[in-house]
Amino acid sequence: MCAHRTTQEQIVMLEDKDAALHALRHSLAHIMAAAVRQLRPDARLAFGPPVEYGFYYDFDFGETPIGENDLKQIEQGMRAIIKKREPFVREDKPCDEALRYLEEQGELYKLEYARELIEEGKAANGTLSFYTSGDFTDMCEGPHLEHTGQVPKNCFKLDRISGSYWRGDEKRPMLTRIYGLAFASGAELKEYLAMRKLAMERDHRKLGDELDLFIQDSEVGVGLPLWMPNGTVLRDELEKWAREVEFLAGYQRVTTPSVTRKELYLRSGHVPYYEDSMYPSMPIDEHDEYYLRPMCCPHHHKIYAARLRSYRDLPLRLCEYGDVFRYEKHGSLSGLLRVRAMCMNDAHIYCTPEQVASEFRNVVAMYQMYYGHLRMGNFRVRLSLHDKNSAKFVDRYEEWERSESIVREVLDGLDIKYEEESGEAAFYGPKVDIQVKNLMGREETVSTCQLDFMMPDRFDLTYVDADGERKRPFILHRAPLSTHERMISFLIELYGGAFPTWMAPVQVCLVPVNPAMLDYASETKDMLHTAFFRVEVDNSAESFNKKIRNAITRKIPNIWILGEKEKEAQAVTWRRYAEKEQQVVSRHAALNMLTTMRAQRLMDNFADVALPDC
RNA sequence: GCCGGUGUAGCUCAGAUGGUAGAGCAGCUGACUUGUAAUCAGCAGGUCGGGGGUUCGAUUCCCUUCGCCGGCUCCA
Repeated sequence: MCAHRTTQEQIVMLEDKDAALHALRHSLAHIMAAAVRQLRPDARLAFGPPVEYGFYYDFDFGETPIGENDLKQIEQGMRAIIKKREPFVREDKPCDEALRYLEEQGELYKLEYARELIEEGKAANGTLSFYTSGDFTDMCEGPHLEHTGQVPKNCFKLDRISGSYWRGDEKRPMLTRIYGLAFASGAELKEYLAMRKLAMERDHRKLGDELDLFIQDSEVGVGLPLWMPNGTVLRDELEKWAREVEFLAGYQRVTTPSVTRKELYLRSGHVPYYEDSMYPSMPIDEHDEYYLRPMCCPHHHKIYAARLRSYRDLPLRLCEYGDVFRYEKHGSLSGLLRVRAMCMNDAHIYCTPEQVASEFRNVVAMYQMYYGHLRMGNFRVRLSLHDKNSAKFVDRYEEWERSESIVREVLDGLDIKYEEESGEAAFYGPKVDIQVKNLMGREETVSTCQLDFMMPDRFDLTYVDADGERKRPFILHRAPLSTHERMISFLIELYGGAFPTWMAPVQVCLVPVNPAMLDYASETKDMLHTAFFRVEVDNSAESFNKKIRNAITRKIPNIWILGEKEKEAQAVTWRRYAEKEQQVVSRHAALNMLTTMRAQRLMDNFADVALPDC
């Protein structure tokens, strides 16, 4: 009875291109499940939704898992089903019949889900929908194509196999997930595959190795990167920038240690709330235990608490690029993106309740300045809230509600677009997170700003107000430049390893046209070096062409070519990495230009940025 | 931590149904002295990730362990 209506709905929806793609991917997931069933009749079905670049389906293969070698055969099975032009027939089964059917089929996962849908009253008209194509039936809300023959030629490809927990819960069974790529046409699939291949060239792990930025060594330990001289330049430049920005914004720098007694973390609540993410404790002097710190906050709170604070001292802004250590799960580590030792652009702002909103605004403005300058345009803002059903969060319901509404109001007041997500907060308070996707499409939090209502109590932080009363300050935790590790991993990929002059490990490469020019080159080098520029002369025995090629391969932002003409005119021929067009500039002017570029932190790694006039 | 894949010279890769391995680039040496993306020649480089087992013999088969890759979980 409903098949008719559904077909009409589908036709309406198919007019929308996105909906059509959605239906295509949905149908391919169904077709894949059918093909998998032909190969492995015992496979149990779990979820199989469309996703950003295609679809996946989760299966339970019991004792005999499948591997990537099986994908070809499954793909062949799918093609055969597509060739048969099997119609997708919808049937709405009454709930009790649906449950009985799933139980008979032994579809335990689907059965669990069906029960849940019914309990939550999501079974429309007391029925659950099933789709059948050929001899394969699946409980599914649709919509699907009209028949399998509507799948465009070569529009899909089975991509990879991975594991996934049933309902995303690590305590429940591990299923096998098969990912497929699917697009509206074969051409679009090809385009995506080409794009993905190109993107791999910018992978920060690959570039990090090629450009000598960082290494990892299994004897040192996983997730513990070693920064090479070139990578350390990037860190230093970001830190230098942060120091200037923070100085102007009224922050004060502090320095605190990386290890600390357990007592501190009992007070802060890191033990037990955060203990799973910490390196195990070290026994010291028989009765004492120390931890590597996972965060700097408790140390900063102690600095606040060490002196009597007046309302006149607030807001007090303490900052530190601090090393922190977190015991991330082995399998989640990835290049610089997820590590176990990291250095964070940390700061804590202690302020009165009246100051919270304006301090929050200032922090957000700082983010916007950094992101705008670095041209990190592709992010979303997430308001991360607690989840009262989770034990991960401190159990103080009213304060959660209150602080969450403060943050929400600030964001609304700033007219910032954001998405709320529960269960993403810090254990001690709500956060505003800046979420960025890397080349591989993996989304991570880069920057975060948190409102803390709990630590002031735990650390008994107070200030004396104008009325002589002791009151609780609020705390903002913020890290706009993230950790060096994560920020630099994103920047490497965003810039394809080509950094602006102010950050670049080697800022200028001097290429003499012939050995007779070595003197002029070395004199020029001294001039730049004395002015604190990172400069190299290529005095190798290579050909001129090879020297140019080498400098370009290393993505050095500026090549200065020195020949007879240049020496005669006391000039250089300036070739930028970002732009082929080159210019002849007097050596004196060139130095001034470089100095300006450094001072302004010019983003000359982009072709639309011109060299300054000097 | 869990699931799947993978591991050959510094890097990118080739190769042998079990008889101890090659190429390009990089490195070193020499020649060439160069005006905008690879000059030529020679040399040197690997207990084929580690350990154990089967075998006359293993890098190749089996077990185990470590690293790496993609996911899941988790998070800056």
